[in-house]
Amino acid sequence: MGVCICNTLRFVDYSLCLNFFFQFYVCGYRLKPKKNDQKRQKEARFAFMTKSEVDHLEDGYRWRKYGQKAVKNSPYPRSYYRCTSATCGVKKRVERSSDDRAIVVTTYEGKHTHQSPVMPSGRFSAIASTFVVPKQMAQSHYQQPYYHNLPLTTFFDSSISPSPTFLQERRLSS
DNA sequence: CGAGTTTGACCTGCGC
DNA sequence: GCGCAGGTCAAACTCG
Ligand SMILES: [Zn+2]
Repeated sequence: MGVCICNTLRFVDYSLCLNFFFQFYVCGYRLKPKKNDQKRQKEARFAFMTKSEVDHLEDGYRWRKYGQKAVKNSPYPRSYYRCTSATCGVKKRVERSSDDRAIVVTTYEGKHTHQSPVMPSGRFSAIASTFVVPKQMAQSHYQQPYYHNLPLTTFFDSSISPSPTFLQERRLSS
């Protein structure tokens, strides 16, 4: 399981980590469709686990909720969202983990056909461009702090399996 | 009124 | 076929 640790969990941190894993999973090599698996030509998807008390995490895109279902063996429901952009059919679902109520699992499905409405300008884009370095992503067991000019320290372990990636919030005592 | 949410009904694949 | 579980639709509703 890949691990990404943030000291604080603000919008920038969350969307950066998200962007990062999006690049890794959806734009990266993981997307090799098998030959006789044409039935499973589903959209690329990846999961993201976040330790958070809030259910709805800001990720830079706008979402319209289109459903909610109870999850089997879990006291918490799962919510279904679609990207509000007309031409973009990206979906995500959000649910709280049944074992650990502190953790929110977000699963993204598909590729945005457009830029994030809040990312493209200002300091965010500058940060994002340093953050996304595909070559280094491909390395295994990248143990060094990946980026630490921000008030956060982001590690990752790229022995990432299809299992959810774990983004953990760790508050600074300040 | 527009944009987004709520919520029960509906659909579909799968195992029995 | 039946029932369940996951996923989606859409009418009603809320709120600015
Ligand atoms: Zn989109």
